[in-house]
Amino acid sequence: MSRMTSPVRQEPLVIQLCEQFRRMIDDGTWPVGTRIPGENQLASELGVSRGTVREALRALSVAGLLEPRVGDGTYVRTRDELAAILTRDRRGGDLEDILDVRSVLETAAGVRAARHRTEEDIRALRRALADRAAADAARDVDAYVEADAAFHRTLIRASGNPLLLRLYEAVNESMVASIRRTTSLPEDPQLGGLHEALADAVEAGDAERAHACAAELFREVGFLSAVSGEPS
Amino acid sequence: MSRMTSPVRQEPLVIQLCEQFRRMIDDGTWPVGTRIPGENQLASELGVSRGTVREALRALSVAGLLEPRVGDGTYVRTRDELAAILTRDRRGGDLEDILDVRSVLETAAGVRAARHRTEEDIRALRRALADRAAADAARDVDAYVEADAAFHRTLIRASGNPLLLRLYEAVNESMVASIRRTTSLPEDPQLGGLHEALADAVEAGDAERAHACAAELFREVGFLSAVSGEPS
DNA sequence: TTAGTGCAAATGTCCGACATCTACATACAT
DNA sequence: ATGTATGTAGATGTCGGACATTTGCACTAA
Repeated sequence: MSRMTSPVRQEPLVIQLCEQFRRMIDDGTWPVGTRIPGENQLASELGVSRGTVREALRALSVAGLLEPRVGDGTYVRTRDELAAILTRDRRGGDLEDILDVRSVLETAAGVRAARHRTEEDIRALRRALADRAAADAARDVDAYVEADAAFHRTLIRASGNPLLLRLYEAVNESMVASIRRTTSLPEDPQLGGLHEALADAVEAGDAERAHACAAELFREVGFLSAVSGEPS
Repeated sequence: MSRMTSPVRQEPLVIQLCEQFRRMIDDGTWPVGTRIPGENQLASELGVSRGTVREALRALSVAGLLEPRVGDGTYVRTRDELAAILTRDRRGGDLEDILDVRSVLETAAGVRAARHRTEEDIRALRRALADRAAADAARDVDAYVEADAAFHRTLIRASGNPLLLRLYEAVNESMVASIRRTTSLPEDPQLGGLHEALADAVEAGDAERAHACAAELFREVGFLSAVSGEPS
C-alpha cells in the first residue's frame, strides 16, 4: 500500500563488500603491496559465500586496486583508483602529454594556492622544502624524491580544490608508472631556487609570480624529462 | 623446460569477458540506456558458466558502466568510465571546484589549440559555431546545448593532447551529473561573440588571445574568473 | 477502461566440486 | 653444508546446480 520509499532497498551484499574492502585499502588496514586474506577465509569470517566475496574482489581487481595471483593470493596494487585507470589503457596519451597536463594542473594550483593559502599551508611548504634540501645535501635519493613529491602535493593541497589534488595525484602516479627511472637527477642548482621562489610567491600571496615560477619550474623539468625519452 | 614466456599463461576468462563487454559498450553494440542480454543467455552463448559472466558484469557495474536491476535486467549506464568514478564518490569536491577545474582544463586547451590546430580543427570549430548559432536562432534548447558542448569538445581536441580531452570530458560529465540545469541560459548576446572570438584566436594561432578569450568566456558565464593557464 | 492477478524471467546469494598453479617445506644428492 | 628435486597444502579460476526475491507483462475480471 503506502510503503512509500522508506527502506527503499538495501544494497546487495557484493556492493557492501566492495565498499568495505575499498575502505580497508584506503585506510591502510590492507597496505599496498601486502597480501589480503584468502577468499575462503574472508567468506567464513564475513559470513557470506565465496562466490559473493569473489565478485567483490574481482570488481576491485578490474578497477586496478587489487591483483590476484593464481596459486598465491590477492595483493593490494594501489590506493589510487583514478591513477590505475589512467595507467591501464594507454589511450591517455604518451609521456609528453602527461607532463603537459601535469604542468597545467600544478600551475593552476600555484595560482590558487597564492590566494587561498593558510598559515598551516605555508608551514607545510617550508617543512617540505627543508626536508628536500636536507635529502639533497645527504645525497639520499629516495628521501629526495619523497620530499620533492611531498612539496608538490602540499602545494596542490594549498589550492583548496580537492578535485585538483585528486587529478594531480592520479596524473602524477600515471607519469611515474610511465617512467620507472624517474629521472630524478642529483640536483640542478636552479631547481632548488625555483622551488624556494615558488614557496615565497605563495606565502606572499602573489598569484602572478606563483604562476610564473610554476611555469618556469615545469619548463626546466619538462626539458630534463624530454631528454631521457620513453622506451617503446 | 625451456617454455620461455611464449603463451605460458593466457588471461582468465573473466578478464577476457570484461574486455569484450567493455568493447561492446564502447563501440555502441550495447548502446547507453539499453538492456543487455541476461546472464544465462550470455553464459550459454559464450560457452562459459553464469558465475564467470556475473563476475565480469559485476566488475563493469562497480566501474559504473553497467547498472543491474533485480527482476528486470542489466542496463548500460555510460561509456565514460572516468566520469563515472569522478561522479560516484563525491570526494572530488563540490560544484564550484568542478567548474574551477573545468575552466583550468579548457583555458589550457585553448592555448594549446592555438598552437597545434590543423585545418580540419578550424573547419570543425566553424561548423560547431554555425550549428550553435542556428540552434540559438531556432530557440531549440536541446540542439543549442548539444552544439555548445560540441564546440568545446572540438576545441579541447584541437589542443592535440588526448589526456587533456579525456580529463575534460570526464570532468564535464561529472558536472552535468551534478546539475541538470547546466543549460547555460537561452543566450547572452555577449556569449556568441566570445565564442566567435575564441575560434578566431585559435585560427590565427594567437595563444595569448585564445587564453584571454577562454578566461573571459568562463568569467561571463558566471563561473569563477580563470586566471589559470600560462600565456607564455 | 481499469484494477487485480498470476506467471515467466532476471538478478542476488548460496553450496559444492574440481582444475591449475604457486610458494614453501621437506628430502635427497652432491 | 649447499644446491637440487619433490611433494604437498593452499590459493585462485571455473563450472554446475539450486533457491529466494523482485520485477515486467500479459491475462483476466469487474
